[in-house]
Amino acid sequence: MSHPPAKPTLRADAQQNVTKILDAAVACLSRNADASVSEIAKTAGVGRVTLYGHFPSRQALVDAALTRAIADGEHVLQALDLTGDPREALDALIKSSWLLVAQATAVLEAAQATLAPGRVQELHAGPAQRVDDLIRRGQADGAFRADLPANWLTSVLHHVIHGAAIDVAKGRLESTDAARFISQTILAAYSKAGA
Amino acid sequence: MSHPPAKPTLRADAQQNVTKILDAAVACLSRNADASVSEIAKTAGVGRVTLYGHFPSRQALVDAALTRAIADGEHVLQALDLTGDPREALDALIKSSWLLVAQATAVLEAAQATLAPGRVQELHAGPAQRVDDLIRRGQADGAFRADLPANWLTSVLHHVIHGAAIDVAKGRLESTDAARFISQTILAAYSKAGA
DNA sequence: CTCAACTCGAACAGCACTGTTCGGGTTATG
DNA sequence: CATAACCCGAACAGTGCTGTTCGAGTTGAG
Repeated sequence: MSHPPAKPTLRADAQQNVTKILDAAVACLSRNADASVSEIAKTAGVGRVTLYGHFPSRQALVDAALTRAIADGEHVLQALDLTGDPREALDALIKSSWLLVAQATAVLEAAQATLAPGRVQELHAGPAQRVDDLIRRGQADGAFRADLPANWLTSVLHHVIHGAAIDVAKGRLESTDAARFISQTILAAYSKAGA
Repeated sequence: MSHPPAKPTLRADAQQNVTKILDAAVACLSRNADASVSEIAKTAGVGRVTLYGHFPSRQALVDAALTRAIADGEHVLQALDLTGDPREALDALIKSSWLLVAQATAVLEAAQATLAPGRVQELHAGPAQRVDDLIRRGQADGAFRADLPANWLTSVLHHVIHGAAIDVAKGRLESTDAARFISQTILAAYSKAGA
C-alpha cells in the first residue's frame, strides 16, 4: 500500500494542478464544446505548456475530463436509493443531480466531436444504464406509460435536462426553479394517457 | 416594374446556383454547426470561389441560410389553422412541420456561434411568437397546465423536437415514429396534473 | 541546503480555414 | 455568333489552434 508501483515521482503540488485543469476543462467544455487548450489552461490558472506536461494531447484531456464528469455523476447516482416508487425515485434523482447530469451531458457532447464514438459509448454506458433500468422498471410496474419505448423516454429526459441547463446558462430560467420544472414536466410526460 | 433597379445583370443560371448553395448550407449547418465553407461548396457541387462570389463572407452565408430556414418554417406555420382546440392544433403543428422546425433550430444553433445575438433573436422572433401564442392560449383555455410558465413549455417543445432530430440522425429513432412520439410526449407533458 | 521535480513564457513548425487574386474556360442571352 | 456574365482550380497571405522545444525561474521533498 505504501508503495504505489508505477509512479516513481509525483509531487503533491503537481497532482493538485491536474485537478485544477480537469475542473477548468469540465467547466469550459460544458459551456463551449470546442474550447481551445489555451482557454482551458487560462481558466485553470496554469500555463499551456504545463497542461501539455500532464496530458499529451487535447484528445487525452477531453477524455479525462469526460471520465471525471461521468464519474462524478455516477457517484451521486450510486448514493441514491432507486428501489422505491419509480415516480418518487425519478423525482429524487432529478432534484439531487440534474445539474451534474447536465454538466456531464454537455461535456459528453463536446467529447463526441473529438473522441472515437466507441470510447464515448463506453464511458457513458454505466450511468445511462442505471437510469434506463429505473424507467423500464417503472413501465413494468405500471407507474410509467408503456405506449412509448423506454429509450425514447430516457432520450426525452436527457434532452429536457440539457435544455434546462442551456436555459439557465442563458438567463431564461432561474436555477432554483429548474429542478421543479424538470421533475413536473417529466413525470407528466411519463404518466399513462388514460390516468 | 420591368426594370428592377439595383440589379443590372443577374443571369438565370446564377440564381439557381445561389439556391443550391443555400440548400447545401442548411443541410451542412444543421448536421455540423461549424461546417467549413469548402464543405458547403462541395456539397452544393460548386467551387469555393463561386460561393464567395455570391456571399461576401461566411457570416453572410450563415445569415442567409438561417433566414431561409426560418422563412421555410414560417411558411408552413402560416398554412396551418391554429384557431381550434389547442391540443389538436399543437398535434397538427408537430406532425406537419417538426422536421422543418428541427432543421431551422439546428441552423439557428449554428448561427448562434458566429452571428450577433441580436440578429439571431430578430430572425427567430416571428415563428417563435406564433408557437408561444398557441401555448398561452391553451393555458388560458384550460387545455394546458398553467402551473408551469409558458416559456418553459415552449422551451421543452423545442428541446424535445431538437432531441428527436438528433436521435433520428444517429439512427436511434425511426423518422416515421418521430412525429407520433413527440406529439404524445408533449401533449402528456402539457396536460393538467389532476386530469 | 540541495536537487530534482515542476512551472512558465517565448517562440517554432505544421495544419486547417478564411478571404482574395489571377487566368483561362463555359454558357446564357441578345 | 459574339459578348458579357459566370464558373472554377490554383495559389497566395493572414489568422488561430495544436503540439513541441528551449531556457530560465520556482518550489516541494529529503
